[in-house]
Amino acid sequence: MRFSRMLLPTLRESPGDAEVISQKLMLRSGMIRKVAAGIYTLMPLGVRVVSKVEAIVREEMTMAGAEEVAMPFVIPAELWKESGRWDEYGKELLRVHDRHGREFCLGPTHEEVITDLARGTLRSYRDLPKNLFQIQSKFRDEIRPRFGLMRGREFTMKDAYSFHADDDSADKEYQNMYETYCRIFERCGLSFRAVEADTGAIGGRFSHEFMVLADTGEDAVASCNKCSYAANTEKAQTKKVPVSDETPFEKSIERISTPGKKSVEDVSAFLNVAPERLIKTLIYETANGPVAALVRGGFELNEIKLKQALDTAFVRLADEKTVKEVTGAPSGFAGPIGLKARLLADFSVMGMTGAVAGANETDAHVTNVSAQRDFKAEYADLRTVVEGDACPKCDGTLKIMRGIEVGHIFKLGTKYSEKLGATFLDGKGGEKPMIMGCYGIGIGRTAAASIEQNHDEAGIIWPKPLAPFDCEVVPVNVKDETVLKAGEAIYTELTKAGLDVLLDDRDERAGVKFKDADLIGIPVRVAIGERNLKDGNVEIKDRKTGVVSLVKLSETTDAVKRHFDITMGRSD
RNA sequence: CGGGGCGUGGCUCAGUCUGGUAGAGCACCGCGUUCGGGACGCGGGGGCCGGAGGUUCGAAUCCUCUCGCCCCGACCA
Repeated sequence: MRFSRMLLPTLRESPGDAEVISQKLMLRSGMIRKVAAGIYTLMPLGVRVVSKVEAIVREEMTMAGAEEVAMPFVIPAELWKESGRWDEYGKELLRVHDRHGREFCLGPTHEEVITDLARGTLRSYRDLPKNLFQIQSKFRDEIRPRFGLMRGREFTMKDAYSFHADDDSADKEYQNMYETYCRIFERCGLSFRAVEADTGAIGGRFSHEFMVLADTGEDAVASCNKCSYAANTEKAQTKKVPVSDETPFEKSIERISTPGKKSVEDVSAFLNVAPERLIKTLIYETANGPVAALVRGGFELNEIKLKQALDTAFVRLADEKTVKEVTGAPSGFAGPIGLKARLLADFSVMGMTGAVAGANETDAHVTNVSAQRDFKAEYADLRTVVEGDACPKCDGTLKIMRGIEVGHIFKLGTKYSEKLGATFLDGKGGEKPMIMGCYGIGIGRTAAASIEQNHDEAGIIWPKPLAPFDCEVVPVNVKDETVLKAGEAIYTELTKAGLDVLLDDRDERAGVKFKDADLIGIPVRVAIGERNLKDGNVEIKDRKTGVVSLVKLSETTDAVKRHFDITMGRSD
């Protein structure tokens, strides 16, 4: 491809609203343009990269035994009402009406449509298992779209769904997809981790997220420094600290005045006690009325865990009014003792003695509280793990890293097949719901994650498998006939050799071309300049290492090819 | 949805407080010089100052409403 013919508007500065590196570099390198909040046009260079990711995904999915389908983007409301998600999914689901007033939604995910297909086409255990995937646009009306392709409202996703006659088969496919995902992200040249995850709105029984490790990631991942345990902090657990049941705590509860001291920091500073000696009491509204959740000072309550402990779909921090009703005091003075609400407490509270808690009275706390002696709570794992917590699986400790979720696999079970009546006849003529799995990959997000991981001051450094071109040929001065001719010749030869080549044939100064080349991040650059050409040489530069070498003009193609042979394994 | 901020040539921004009829740098067009790391000179083109209403002799500037975008929070594969 010739640079002069491409729509490749590189920017010297990035638009002011760009936040993260990948977004800035995608904008600057002419890959994307914003159309509306969270909605982008992919320009030619962007299409090239995304196509590379898609090709890898398509290839690996097919090799893993899945088949490609294409489902509609506009979905009738009936299907979503059947699954119950029309009411559950919330505002993220963009609902529209057609000219007859019929209700539709823009598909944010396709369990309903695929399950509808399955119930219409799969009848017998002999038809199973099946794994069907598509690569398609999704729409989720995110509250706050941001970071360019990383968290858009419209985005491209590969989603696959599998159907099985029994758990064993479903588990095997889950494992198969797990391995396939590892191969996909390895081939994309990404440094990633598979972690245990919460299933969220998709539902299901267990799931893994594939996290690309990057400081700008929106998710936090806890991983053990000794064993293979790794989990999203939404879900990550730690060991229970055993309660020492030796000497019973003797001191009796004392009420102390703490005017205006509400937060853990305030109270601990005011009373001069460590935050770890405080019991934090949070009042939540839930589907089944208000609940008090206790956690040790310094820890953070995890709402996802709270939801699970309560087995409810809805929890929300109570507003001031509710807090007053429940505790009899303004927020900041809630405590477990004498509270007339269901009490849940994190394991970190279980062994606390001589602790400080709210007195359920304005401007007052109580001290010398003993968890075992002074109140009765249901204990559960309710807090978010922190750096240095004990690994739940071995004697190692957890460290916290940031990650970008690029893939997510779920074992769904029969949630959708039961609701939509996707059943099959087993060998004995009995009717059973199919067991399902669901496997997603964010295509654009994967490309963005790759940039987060591979860039420097000058621009993007594409790993070879995702690069929009393999090689860029730069005739330094196109007004010099010999230089231009040599450039054209090399371009033709490399193309014939099977490489995807970009020829920068623009009449621009060398500096401009080099800056653009670095920004765009094509792995290998061949520069042809007057001086080197006089000696029969051209210059080859590796974008990643920055290593520059001079080779004979006649050996250019071999030299470039060698560049690929050495490093272009399946894993790079 | 709550709090804050911003909308001025394609991009980055100044001008707004203290109303007087629109600027800079980059980008673009022409000519010349230059030509291996975002050149220079000269000459040009391009802006209903997000939109609507109001105040005023006069509004980018003041007031009201509205739309869009961004940040923090709540929320979320």
